[in-house]
Amino acid sequence: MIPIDSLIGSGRKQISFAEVPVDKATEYAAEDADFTLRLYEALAPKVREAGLEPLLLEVEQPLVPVLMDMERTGVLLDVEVLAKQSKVLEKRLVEIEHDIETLAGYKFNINSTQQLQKVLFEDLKLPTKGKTAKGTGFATGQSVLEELADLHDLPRLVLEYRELAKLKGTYIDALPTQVDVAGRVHTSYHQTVAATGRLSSQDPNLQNIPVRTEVGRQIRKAFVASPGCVLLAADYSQIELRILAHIADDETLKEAFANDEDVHRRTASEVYSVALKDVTSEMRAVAKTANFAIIYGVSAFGLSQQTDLSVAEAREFIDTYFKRYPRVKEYMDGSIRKAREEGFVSTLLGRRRFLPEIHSDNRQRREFAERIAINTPIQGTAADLIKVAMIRIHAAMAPLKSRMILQVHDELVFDVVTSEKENVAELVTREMEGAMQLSVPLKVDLGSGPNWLEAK
DNA sequence: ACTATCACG
DNA sequence: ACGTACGTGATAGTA
Repeated sequence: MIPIDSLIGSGRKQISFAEVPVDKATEYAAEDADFTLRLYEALAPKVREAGLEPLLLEVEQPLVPVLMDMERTGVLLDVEVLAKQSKVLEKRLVEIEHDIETLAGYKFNINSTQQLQKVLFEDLKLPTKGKTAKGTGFATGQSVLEELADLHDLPRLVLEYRELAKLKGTYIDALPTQVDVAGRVHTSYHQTVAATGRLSSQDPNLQNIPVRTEVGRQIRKAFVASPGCVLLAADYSQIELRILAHIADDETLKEAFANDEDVHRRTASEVYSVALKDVTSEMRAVAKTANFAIIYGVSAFGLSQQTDLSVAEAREFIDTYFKRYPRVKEYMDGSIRKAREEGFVSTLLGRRRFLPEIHSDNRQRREFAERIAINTPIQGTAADLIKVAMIRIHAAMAPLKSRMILQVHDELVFDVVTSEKENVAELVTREMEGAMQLSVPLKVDLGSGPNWLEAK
């Protein structure tokens, strides 16, 4: 949990002994008085030369006790809710297994991609859609099965089986085994894992609790408030696009946020050259996907895969997008140029990510580095921003009994004593929206309820 | 230990 | 012609 090496960004191996939990480092320091000193002397000049002292001293280090409190507090889990869901899913999984067996003509392990390939591509003679990443076989992932579902019922059943088996195995049955005697689960947050400066969460990961499917969402009902409390969830609205608007200094994008517009609708209106009121839901959906694509570093192929657009149509969409948002294009080119010239890209608070592959002769590697050069300043600035908010919120909440319990990249969740609810809602909104002064307003959406599902 | 898959932002 | 969106972590199967 000592966050120093993420600030250096190179020489990780030499200083990897810095990656020990805080309590272990304390233990080592007690046994070996030289430990902390050697660590400090090796790293301090590097941090200072890189201009990273403010980020270290004002963000990463103050965040440590905040995360400690969140980890120690944990979140109350209603294991009864999960036990009921487990039984329902078990029953449905057995039904699906039976139906799949009937269609295949024999029993097989649906979890085995090898056995599934044999059924799909040898027995049923369905068309293959490409190899897996490592080329060890034919892909059977979600997008492949969705295409095959038009040709046969079995792929659709496998998709349903996969969804339910994932939810049951990773969350519904796993989480109850990880509660403490008080019925609470405690994650570990890591400050030095994600290359962009985001936190990561493990054992258990509480940053990937399902929400996208209806069955998955129900799992959030098991994350409940403590007695006498409610859960309050606060999430940044469109944080990465707002940061893009600020960094790129694009007038159209800034205006959309200044007016609190529906930014995807505005993008569709700009690119398709129609009035806001004439934007169809299809146009808005494409624009929404395109806005994500922009943040990740666009490719026409990638956009075409995620939409109904052909590669040519996707290319035209992107061209038009850059005509309407020229500063966004300039930002992207500038970020890639910076990576080439300086060897790294930076977030608003100066956090660095080194990109040696930006000079690679291998086009695939080089273009990957270019997309990282585009994405990291955006994703990393969002990480900077919420960390600042967390530190200020933690300080402001010190006199209160309510607790910050979860961080999910652009969202904070609080276990709030009922009588403190108005107070906490006000201070959370104020500190999140005021964490940084950008050229666009920051907006936070709040919700509360007896569990995480109803708080969103 | 590695691979494929899929959960989240 | 080529391979293709950014960042993570957990699970099950397989070698």
